[in-house]
Amino acid sequence: MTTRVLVVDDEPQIVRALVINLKARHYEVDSAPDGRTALELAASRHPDVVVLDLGLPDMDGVDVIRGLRGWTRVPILVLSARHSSDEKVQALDAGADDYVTKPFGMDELLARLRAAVRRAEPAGPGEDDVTTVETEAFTVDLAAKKVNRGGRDVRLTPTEWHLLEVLVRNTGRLVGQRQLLQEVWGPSYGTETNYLRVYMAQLRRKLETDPAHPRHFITEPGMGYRFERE
Amino acid sequence: MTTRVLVVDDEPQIVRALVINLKARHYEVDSAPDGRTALELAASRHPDVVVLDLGLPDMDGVDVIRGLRGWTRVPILVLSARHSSDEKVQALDAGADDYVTKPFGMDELLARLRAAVRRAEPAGPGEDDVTTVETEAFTVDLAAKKVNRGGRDVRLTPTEWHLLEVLVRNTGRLVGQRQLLQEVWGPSYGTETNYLRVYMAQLRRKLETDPAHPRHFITEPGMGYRFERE
DNA sequence: GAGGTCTTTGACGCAACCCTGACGGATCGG
DNA sequence: CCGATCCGTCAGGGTTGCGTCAAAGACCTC
Repeated sequence: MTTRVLVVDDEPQIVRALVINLKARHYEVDSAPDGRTALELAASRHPDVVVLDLGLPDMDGVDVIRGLRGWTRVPILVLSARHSSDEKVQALDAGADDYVTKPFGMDELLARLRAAVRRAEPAGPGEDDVTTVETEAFTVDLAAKKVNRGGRDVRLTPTEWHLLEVLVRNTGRLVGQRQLLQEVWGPSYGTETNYLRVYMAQLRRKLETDPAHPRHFITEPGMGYRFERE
Repeated sequence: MTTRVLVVDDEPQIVRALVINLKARHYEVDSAPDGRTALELAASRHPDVVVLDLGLPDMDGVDVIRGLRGWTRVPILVLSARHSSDEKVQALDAGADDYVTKPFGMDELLARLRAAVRRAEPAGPGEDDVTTVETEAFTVDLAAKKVNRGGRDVRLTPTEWHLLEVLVRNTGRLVGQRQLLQEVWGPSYGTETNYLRVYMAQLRRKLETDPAHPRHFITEPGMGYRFERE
């Protein structure tokens, strides 16, 4: 998953320099030339970090910070031509995370950007719940790559785990055999359905209470497989 | 509850100026004149933010950052006389949160400090600084960089320690071999899995009760390794 | 420059894993 | 009723990956 950056500046050459450097490092980049657009884009695109120039044509930069802080904690990295200590204090106290004065070194800016993103990384309270899935027979922890059954850890081989991962991520949905094969074995494997039969059997044997009558790893004849929580 | 700051600098007048200003704003302040003392104080006093001068007499400032990041996510605000962009990048990538060059304005520094503290405020309840991890066979003290086994300190080489640190930080979770290699040996080492085999063997020989049947350093064939406490 | 420690590298035996093919059961349609 | 198709099961063989040991290379200290 790549990081999305929103660049806000009214000077095209600055924007261009930033966009080029960021894209070269595999960031996804949006840009806005003024405060209004910036706030709209931030709301619609949900960037992982905002690089904000304070000298905007339509509104005060500090108000942009306040506007963002009203609803999001996305890291804000402020750019400014002003060296005035007062302005820095205002921006930081309004909720900015960092403040860089122009002209800036690209290496430094990128390093500060990495720092800001890194810091915010594990701030996903909405995603912690998705990491573990429970059934009455076993528990899958996607983050730790662990499967627990009756208090004991179950050993899964890489292929078994990969297969389970794809199924669990699509809980309740049918996953076609072609899709399953390609996600686990690679794009060139579309028809080797016997692989699926073998490995589904392994999963059932290791996880189902009664492997002969599976309750969670459901077979949809001719189409694919489905993982059900209950 | 007041905020606790650890100031690390070898120049007494800087320390004095900071201490005075911080205390006037009702911060609680500790100070250290060198890296060793800084790491000790950080471990014993658990500051909410660290202000760190990079030019210390006893060790490289970046190593102090790494030493802290081995066990805590406390915000680190770096002070430095150097304007070199390279040093900034190194410090930030080592885990620093902000970088201010001397001479600095006190107002700006305080604003950056507030920003750093504010950001760290909603610290995840599960991520409190855990400095020591115990098993029935040995004890790891991440802050002191010490491993104790049966009352005797175990001697670890730098690489062994680094490996252990990464595993312990992810207690219970599986760490992929690629991630392990890149965190310990650097981004360009993604495939030399033989390094892992050799060093995992060393760790097991030094720490496991029965190295042939490891209870804590579990290998997941084809995927990676996992540290389990029990 | 010598001795020691730490890291890197190569070779080997062994276990684990992945693929494969054969067989039997179930379902459906002719 | 019979054939076709699809799925589940099992076991064997080739390959990969892991643990171990030992020795060479790099680095530091004295």
